[in-house]
Amino acid sequence: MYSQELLKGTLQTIVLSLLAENQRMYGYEITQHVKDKTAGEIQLTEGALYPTLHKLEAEGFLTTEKVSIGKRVRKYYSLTEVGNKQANDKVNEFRRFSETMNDLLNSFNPNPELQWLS
Amino acid sequence: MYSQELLKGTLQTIVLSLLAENQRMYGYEITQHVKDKTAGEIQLTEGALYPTLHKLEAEGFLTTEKVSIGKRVRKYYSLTEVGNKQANDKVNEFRRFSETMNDLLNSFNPNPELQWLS
DNA sequence: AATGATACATAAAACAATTAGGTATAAGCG
DNA sequence: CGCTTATACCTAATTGTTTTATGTATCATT
Repeated sequence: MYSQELLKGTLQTIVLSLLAENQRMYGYEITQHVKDKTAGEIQLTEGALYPTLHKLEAEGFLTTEKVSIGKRVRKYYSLTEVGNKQANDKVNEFRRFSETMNDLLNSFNPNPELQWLS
Repeated sequence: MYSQELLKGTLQTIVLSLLAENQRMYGYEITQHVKDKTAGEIQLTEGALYPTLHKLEAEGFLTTEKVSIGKRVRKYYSLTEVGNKQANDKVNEFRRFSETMNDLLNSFNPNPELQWLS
């Protein structure tokens, strides 16, 4: 697990990119997906996730549909057209950002695993 | 300029890594250094920087010395031994984090610039 | 019957960063 | 000389996100 502070500001990006990949997901599924794909290194808390989903919906990036599973109601989220564009923008921005940061940090103690590049 | 939200949680890492690289820097110098090295893409605000420097000092990661430049007083910050270790830890953590994030985001719309890798 | 997993949600508190302000010296320019 | 920009420090109020804590309820397993 990373110190959670690094995660700040990346939650929307994560959610949008997963939805771009999977078309339709529900909240709990998103948390599990992230946990699995990152070997538990990133764990979304529900207290952060649900408000974010609601916000993205209110902003027009997501739409919802409720599906009954037995007596439970699952709430599926999908990207709108604008949301799809937003997903692209956010993912690209993160990539650019992480490159910039890594350049900045590489001046000091270059990553041993990248030594062979130079 | 990136949307500032991505910067959240990285400020300490940036400050610590620059000090590991330069031995001795003052606040204003740090802001300029970051701005120059990132072509203006990352700009630290003073309202965020100074409290962070004070906090890192209070936590024992930094020491200060005041130097008079004419009538002005510059406050130089240096890493303590613990601070040096912390710099390493923080930088490594960021690197691991950005790798994890990029893996997570790469499932969707893999970065065209990395296509040749696969 | 109890526990853990699934599945949604909100509200109070904590925390970091932005915004906006304050002080002061030094340098450059018309 | 006066104005503006750059240098250089700082803090306080507000904003915004996340954590922590809590609540509800179904379903599966032991």
